[in-house]
Amino acid sequence: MGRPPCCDKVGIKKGPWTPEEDIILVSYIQEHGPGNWRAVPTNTGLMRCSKSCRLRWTNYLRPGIKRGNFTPHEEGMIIHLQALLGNKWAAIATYLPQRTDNDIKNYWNTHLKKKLKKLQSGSLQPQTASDSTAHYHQFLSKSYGDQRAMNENSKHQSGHGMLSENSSVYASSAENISRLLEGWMRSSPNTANTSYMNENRDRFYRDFGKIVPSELCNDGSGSSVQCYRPQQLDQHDGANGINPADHDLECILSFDDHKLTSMACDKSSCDSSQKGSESSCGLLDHHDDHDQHNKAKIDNNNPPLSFLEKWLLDESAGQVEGVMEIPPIF
DNA sequence: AAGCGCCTCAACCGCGAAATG
DNA sequence: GCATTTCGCGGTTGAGGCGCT
Repeated sequence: MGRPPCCDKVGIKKGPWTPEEDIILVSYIQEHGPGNWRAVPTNTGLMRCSKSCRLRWTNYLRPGIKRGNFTPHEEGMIIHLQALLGNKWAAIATYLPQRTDNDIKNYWNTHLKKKLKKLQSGSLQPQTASDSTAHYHQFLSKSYGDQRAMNENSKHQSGHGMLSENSSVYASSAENISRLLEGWMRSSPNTANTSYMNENRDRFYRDFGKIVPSELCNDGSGSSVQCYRPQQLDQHDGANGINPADHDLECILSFDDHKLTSMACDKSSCDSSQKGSESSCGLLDHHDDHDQHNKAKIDNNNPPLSFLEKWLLDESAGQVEGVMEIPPIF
């Protein structure tokens, strides 16, 4: 290869992104759509390399990203998929569309690997490092066995619950940004003097203002798409008499084929939109069109659920009872 | 209160793949 | 078919937060 790193240029800024930079980037992407990252720094005046811009968008600013604790179900999915696919974080992330590959990778490295290791060291049976399937079987049994306890815990963790009564923990990134922007605009109204930002700030606010958190959610029918919608959640829970803490479990259990496929499609279509022509991200386009578009995509382009998907869905539906069998195909 | 060490996660780096001319 | 450019992925790093002593 031998291609020089894109960030070696003089004057390229590194390190944490500032709110100002975030605004500029989001405004630009809102207008032009993700993609052509090469042009982003030039057109926005950001002193960042294209790669940094893309990363910031995909890992943090992209709408629909769920942040915060991983649910037991997500853990299970990750462990499953990691055992099946290896460290193909991007592939794994397509099954958890609200999570970025970076998040999943981090979570694996910082939490799950340790848990599995702990489990391995605690195991009476000597097992090789490659014998991960046995470990994740054990782990999953343990995880799902602990799930109720975890849900129970989440009741008591104000601010750390997993879509429980304090679901704002899972505020969408758009929500994060709007909130962040509000604070920033209040505190430093004159700092945003970048020409591009000045041009686009109004538009940004106008369009972002449209994106109330609930609109980033799907239909709210116990969805696996968990985002910031406290009112809806309250109503929903209240109406059905569901314990808020159990709502998480409810959400997990309500995984269905269409949703997972759609979710995977959502992400891939979002990603594919980076190639240019069509922008199908919720932030950038009309949600209904987006849904229909995805549906059409599913109908027309996607093969039926892959074996892996079906298997995972079966697992989620059945909530993993004890030891799970890995399909021999893998 | 200060110092220390551990943990987390946003961001960076380098490489390969895909796209383009 | 080849060279170059751009994108995306996976591994790694390091700043900052947090808990413990």
